[in-house]
Amino acid sequence: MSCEEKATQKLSERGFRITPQRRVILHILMHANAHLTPTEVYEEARKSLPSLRETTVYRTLEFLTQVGLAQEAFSKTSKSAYEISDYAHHHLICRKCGKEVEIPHVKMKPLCEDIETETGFQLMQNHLSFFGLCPACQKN
Amino acid sequence: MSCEEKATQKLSERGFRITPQRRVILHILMHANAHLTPTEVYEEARKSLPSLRETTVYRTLEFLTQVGLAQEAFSKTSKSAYEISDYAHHHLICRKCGKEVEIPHVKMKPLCEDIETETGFQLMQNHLSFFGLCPACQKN
DNA sequence: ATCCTTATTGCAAAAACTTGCAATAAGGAT
DNA sequence: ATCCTTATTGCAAGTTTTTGCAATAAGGAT
Repeated sequence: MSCEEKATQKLSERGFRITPQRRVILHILMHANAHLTPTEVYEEARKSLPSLRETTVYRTLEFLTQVGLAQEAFSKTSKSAYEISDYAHHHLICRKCGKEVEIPHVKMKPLCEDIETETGFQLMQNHLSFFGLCPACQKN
Repeated sequence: MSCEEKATQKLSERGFRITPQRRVILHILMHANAHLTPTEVYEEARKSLPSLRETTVYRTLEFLTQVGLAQEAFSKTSKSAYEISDYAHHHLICRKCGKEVEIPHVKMKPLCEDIETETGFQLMQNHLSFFGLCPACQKN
């Protein structure tokens, strides 16, 4: 477990503490090839840190999201899940089969800038989920 | 209670049944000036229909969303809430003070069309929530 | 190495949400 | 008006998520 060094360093620099719980959860998110629900993270994390509680998982996922290391995504059922926030992207999800396609942030940029100038808001890099029907499911 | 006639008629035409529960919930959503959480809908609906249960509220809100009469929105804390789906719009929410600004769907249209042609997906009119900091909160 | 401050975790209980199954009641047919 | 079918609701139990408070342990200071 050393791949999450960069991440923990960032935390440390910003005055947050590094705990075994945060290490494990970061590690799991970094090695997941999909987004995980809090429960999935919990089950996985317990294997190496049995004393970990759900409460902490929920709070840690939220914390990591706040500081920008993780981001909330959504699954087919639009229940929430989390993933490492390594680069800005968004999801397009098929409501029927669950298929996911990634939408790069660059596509969204003009819209975001438009919104920012018009409203004066400063947007957070939030992860958006579009829902629809994939080409295959449209035929049925 | 008659303002929800049009809505119930739509249901009826599509083969769904009209029940007192659905009537009450539709009525509440139509007279709310903001989006409501399931619990808020429940509390309000109970006043005129004490036998109503939470379970039914959750299921009805989901049902109304499926058939397009309601839509899921998000509050400051990104917990889910619902509102009547009378016209397509999206929300921009301040993470700090909770202030909300509406984003008309027309702003999003070019992006949506771009996504549709590029991915072959057929998008659902989903309600998106952008998060950020409002002008006032940026100063603090 | 030890102490101190306080951020972070765990605990316990509550609140929010989901699920399967049996009972009820819409709404069409007789 | 009554009956029938089955969509919809309620019930009960389970799962997920949140919250306040006390205990713990990071990490800086001595």
